[in-house]
Amino acid sequence: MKKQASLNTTTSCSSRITAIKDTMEILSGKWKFHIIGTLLQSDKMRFMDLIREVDGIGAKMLSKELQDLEMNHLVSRTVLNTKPITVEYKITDYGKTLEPIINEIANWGMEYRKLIYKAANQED
Amino acid sequence: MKKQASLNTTTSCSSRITAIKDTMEILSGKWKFHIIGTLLQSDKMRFMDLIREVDGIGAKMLSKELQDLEMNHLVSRTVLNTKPITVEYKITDYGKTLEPIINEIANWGMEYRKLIYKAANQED
DNA sequence: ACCTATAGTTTCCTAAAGGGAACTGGTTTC
DNA sequence: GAAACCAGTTCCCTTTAGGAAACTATAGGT
Repeated sequence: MKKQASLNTTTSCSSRITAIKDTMEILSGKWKFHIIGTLLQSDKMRFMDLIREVDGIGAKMLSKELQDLEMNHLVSRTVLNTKPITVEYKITDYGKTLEPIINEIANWGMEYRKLIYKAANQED
Repeated sequence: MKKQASLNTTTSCSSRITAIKDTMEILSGKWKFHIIGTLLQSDKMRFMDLIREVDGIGAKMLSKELQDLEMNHLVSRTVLNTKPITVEYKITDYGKTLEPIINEIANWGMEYRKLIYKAANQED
């Protein structure tokens, strides 16, 4: 008789797995956290501001990532009727609910650095 | 005069950005969360158990992801001296510190589903 | 006239991620 | 002796992600 999966087949489990997949897909790619993190700090930003703040990103990537975020209602996009056209990007209230996740991830990463540093020193 | 970045250039900010990059690199790929989540539930698992529990993963990917996780001290690997060789994978204490992150991500994803569902019903 | 700025899009390319299938090599079971 | 189970590895292939450079069109500055 073949062995079968048992742990991850309960409904509570598979909905958890789906939830994680959903979240990670929404936040997928090299730049999403970076962009959201930047918008969380500053409330309003224009396209060119983001190009300058998000270190290393190019116009194509920024444009694409912002479209993704807008589609998922995490970021709002407002075209202003100014002389050279300007566009305002803001994080939505919904987008702000990501802050706890981002904080957890940032904190974990900082603890990680500390541990690596400690381990490296103990080896000497 | 050229405009310059200002927000993300403070030291506290750039170390936060680095921390997020670190964490996401350690947890990168399609399967890491899935594997860690499974190991968090069950403490000890063998290679073939994981193949069965982590839905859709192949031997090559599982092997590679487990090596990554072991390198980062999130998972331990113990070869048992049994007749057909068996290997025991366990999450480390350090790996368990990821639980809050995973919980946040899972919870956010479940709230997301609820909102999408609500929005879809209101449109009718 | 020419440079800069605005917000992108388009084209073309490379690098990285992911996956299927076969294979290793040992052991146990039928 | 053939088949199956364990824990992988190797080879080859496809798909996706990411990025650089050029280009759209409009307007203000020097």
